[in-house]
Amino acid sequence: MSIVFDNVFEILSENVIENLLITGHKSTNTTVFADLCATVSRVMTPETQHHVNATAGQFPTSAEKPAEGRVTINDVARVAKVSVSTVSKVVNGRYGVAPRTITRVHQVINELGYETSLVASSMRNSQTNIIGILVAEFEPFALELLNGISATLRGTKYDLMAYAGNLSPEGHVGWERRSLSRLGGTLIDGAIIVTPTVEIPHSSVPVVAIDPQAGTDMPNTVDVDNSGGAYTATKHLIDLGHQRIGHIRGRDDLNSAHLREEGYRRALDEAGIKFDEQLIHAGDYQWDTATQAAEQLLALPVPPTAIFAANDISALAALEVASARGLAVPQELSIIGFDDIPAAAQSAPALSTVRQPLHEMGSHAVSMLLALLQGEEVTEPHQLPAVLVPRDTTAAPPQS
Amino acid sequence: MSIVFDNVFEILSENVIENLLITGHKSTNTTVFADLCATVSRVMTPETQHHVNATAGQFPTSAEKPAEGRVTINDVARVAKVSVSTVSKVVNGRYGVAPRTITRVHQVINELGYETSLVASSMRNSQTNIIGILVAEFEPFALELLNGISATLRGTKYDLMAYAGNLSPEGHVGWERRSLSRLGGTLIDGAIIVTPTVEIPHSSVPVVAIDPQAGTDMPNTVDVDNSGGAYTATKHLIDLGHQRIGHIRGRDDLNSAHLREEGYRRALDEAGIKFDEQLIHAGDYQWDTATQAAEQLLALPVPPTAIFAANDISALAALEVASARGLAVPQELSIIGFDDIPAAAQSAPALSTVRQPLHEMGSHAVSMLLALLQGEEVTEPHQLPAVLVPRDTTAAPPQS
DNA sequence: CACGTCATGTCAATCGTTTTCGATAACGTT
DNA sequence: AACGTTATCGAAAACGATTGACATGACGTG
Repeated sequence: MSIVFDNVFEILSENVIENLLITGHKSTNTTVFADLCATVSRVMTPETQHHVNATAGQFPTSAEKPAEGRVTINDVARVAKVSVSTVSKVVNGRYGVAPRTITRVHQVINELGYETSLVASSMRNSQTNIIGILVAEFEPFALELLNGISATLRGTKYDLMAYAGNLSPEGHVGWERRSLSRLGGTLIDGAIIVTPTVEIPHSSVPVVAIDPQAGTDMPNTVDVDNSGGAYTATKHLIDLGHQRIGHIRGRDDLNSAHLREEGYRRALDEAGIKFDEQLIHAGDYQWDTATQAAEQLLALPVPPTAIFAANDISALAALEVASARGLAVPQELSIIGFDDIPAAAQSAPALSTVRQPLHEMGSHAVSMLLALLQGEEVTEPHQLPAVLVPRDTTAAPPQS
Repeated sequence: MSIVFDNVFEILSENVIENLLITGHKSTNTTVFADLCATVSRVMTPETQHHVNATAGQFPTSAEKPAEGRVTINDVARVAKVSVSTVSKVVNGRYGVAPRTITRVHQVINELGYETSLVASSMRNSQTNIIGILVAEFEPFALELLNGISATLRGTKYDLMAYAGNLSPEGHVGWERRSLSRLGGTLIDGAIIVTPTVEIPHSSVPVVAIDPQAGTDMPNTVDVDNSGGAYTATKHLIDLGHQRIGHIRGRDDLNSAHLREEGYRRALDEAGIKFDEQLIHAGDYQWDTATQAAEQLLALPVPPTAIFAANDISALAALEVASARGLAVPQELSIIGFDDIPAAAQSAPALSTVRQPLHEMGSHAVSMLLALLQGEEVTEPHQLPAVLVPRDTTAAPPQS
């Protein structure tokens, strides 16, 4: 009996049903239930619910303990007068529950505001329904990826856990490996790593890499077609009539830089333009280095009529150099970048570039990971095309 | 059998024999061997077998399924010949374990590569050690916050889970409420909400808000001193000698916009400059509206000599309007913004502004939440000062 | 010698959920 | 009437870690 009184739900339902029966209410189960629900809902308004919980628990001083006592599957079972197994079956849509019972349980679930505890079910199924995303740092590049990933994850059963590896005090080498070993197997079911610079360690969970910069042979990767994008950009300049096209390189230790240079050379090759070593200058995707490169390029005895910069930052730097030198863009010099960062659209003149479909890349990475999590094999890396975004910094070369 | 013995023996023999001896097993060699074999076979259950193999590094045959079978506390206990309770005590540094046992258990833990399952312990302690951050969308503003939050969280026991609420198909009203109810109490121990536009619902977990835009009376918030920052910006212009200072407002439904206008007015007041209604134009923090506002401002019979825009986007828009009108900045018109977004530093000329210390704000939010999680009371909202970043768009007004 | 103390470890219950397996009753079939 | 079939539901065992209560033995003390 004491157990009965331990719980308010029990008291309520017992009494209600008892009363109904005693008063000659020979009704079906559903009717009894309707009355029960009415009673319960009258008592279980948000204000009183709190009070009830607090009273049932240990702490009458409820000020500091705002919400002890989640509604568990047991509470639902008790109120609905079924076993927890049945409730679980209803929640998970398993076979073998009478329609009438299903609706009743659903009603109680709504009434009580029950939500399944991810922790408990994670433990039972030994999977957490969380996927992790590892970035070196939260920077603009990662931003749209996050949006894409987050949007694609919505509607699945998975949640997103974000890690920035670079900020660790131990320095930022091999953050991928460290984070992955800490998380894998205990906290996340799978991981997406953004711009890893080292080979991904094989971990205990599926991993897909976005824009990997190390070995080209990883199986599960998503990236933009760097070479093709560079080709597109260069081709765009060639189509406009340019013959002398300079290039500002990217960071030498990153794969993407090499691929972009390769695409640039391929476009020149294909157009039968002979390659001039002088027209390529080193850069590192950063503003200052690109500024120097642009200056050297424009100081050439026969300067290029167009510049393909390996990324937008470099292109914007080149743009500034040109305007400092009094060169009219695009009339006297065409400039095209790579990435389509937000600032590209707002420069004056607006920068022509090729766009990395970051949102889609994030989305694809999720799809790939989801497939992996279901045991499917993903064989080939996924490459998305870079699309040309012609704006105001590219035009036909000056007639000379 | 011999192969099994060879491999496993190297790993386990020391411990096992030591254990057998310690536990007073005064048996003959053969008996020791029998016991050893028994222990080994117990250890070599399907779950653990794989890991042992991996540790031995001899059998790449099963390399494709690395994830099966985590090492649990039971495995450790079995190998170390103690109970799971003892292992738990060792892991958590509880009192009551003999030094010798401690080292032994630690040795086994390293041997087996055991890591405690956050899921299981979360369930027992009914806390997950995960804090959630809710943003409407991953945008530049949230970026530095994320970095600050992530950096501060590192070194604590907490992990970061990120949610973008805005991308939901149901439209983006009240995402804060929905997300919070779904997560609170089941998945996260506390939450940080970025730029909530509605009153935060009291949830089952502690919540702190960054840059709240609704009611000003929320207890746990972190934001920049909007009013003070606007005051600083305006004062900067006044100190330079400006008397006729225009203002482009922010989004009318956001608190920050009003506070910034208030700071602007306060600075004028204090300097004894009479307030001119014509000099304030509506904006909404966006480019297009700000462009219109700037145009109207500059089309005035007596145009302002300086403009304080409620955010950097608006200021940059004003900058473009000015240059389109052939107005030299800062010689003929001074412009100052608010926020110090990355683009502000790269405009030409570089935009003067007041900086929101986003990194610090994120950091403070974490500290506050951590305090809340330990049951401490946080009484007053935390405001961080905005710092003046004078660059190239502000100067003394033209002599006229 | 009986007793208390202390150090060390083990037992068993617990958290909330899922799932297997068996129980029960209703029903149709010979 | 005896039997097999379904349909429906509940009891109980996991999942892995934590913890308070209890067991054991060694030791010192009155």
